Amino acid sequence: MFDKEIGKQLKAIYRALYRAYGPQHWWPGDTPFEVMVGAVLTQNTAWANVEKAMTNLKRERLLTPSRMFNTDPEKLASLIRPCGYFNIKTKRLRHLLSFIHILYSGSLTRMFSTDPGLLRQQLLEVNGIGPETSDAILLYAGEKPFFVVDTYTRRIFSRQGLISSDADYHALQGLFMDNLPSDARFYNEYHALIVRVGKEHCKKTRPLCSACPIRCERGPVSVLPIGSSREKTI
DNA sequence: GACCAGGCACATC
DNA sequence: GATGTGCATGGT
Repeated sequence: MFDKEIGKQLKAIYRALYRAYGPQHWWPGDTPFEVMVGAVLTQNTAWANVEKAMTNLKRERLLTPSRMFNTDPEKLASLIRPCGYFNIKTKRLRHLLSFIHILYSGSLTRMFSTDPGLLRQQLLEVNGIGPETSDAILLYAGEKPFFVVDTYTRRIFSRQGLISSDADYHALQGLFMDNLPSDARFYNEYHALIVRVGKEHCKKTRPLCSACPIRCERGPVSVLPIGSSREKTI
């Protein structure tokens, strides 16, 4: 539900992250299809390992829907091996590819011309595409305004006291989408910044992060202005 | 050697 | 509906 104060806090956190890190230029990928493949391969996996798999796929020139769809599954699995879960991810990629071919004749342009809410429902019906992967595809491949929620988002914003640590995906997504303007470029940058600060400061078992620009251990939205030692609450 | 990383589906209770 | 488990490689 819309809450002006929560909106202000979310914007203050965004500003603090952007001041600290600047633009993140997400998603790392040259084409919408590459972004979609990356979204599946990164499931519960460090991005560095996904890059190794993507390098293999590029070398074999398989980063188009039709070429990947026509590739022997065993070959595909061997190429994506470095990113882990390679058997299950091969199946998930093939489910996604079947979906694209059957419903959209293999055309991502056609796919992303569909009503975004409907497309989201369709993607969620694809086996292996859950809410985060679906929203990552919509936002980063399709430039549709869906906020992407991941483990860092839950960890950081529950530590900030803005949401319960056991809130479900849609409650977390609503925190952002109900209280911030619906803007794909803004959501893009915000999520990328969350991952950036998450990787650097918000480890699973880390309660101490004094250098973190949003300093979750201090509670809700207390940020330091750049170049000042004086604390300012926004 | 343990722990973790930009999830998801499925089994079981 | 809530909780537990399998999937797997590579970096720290």
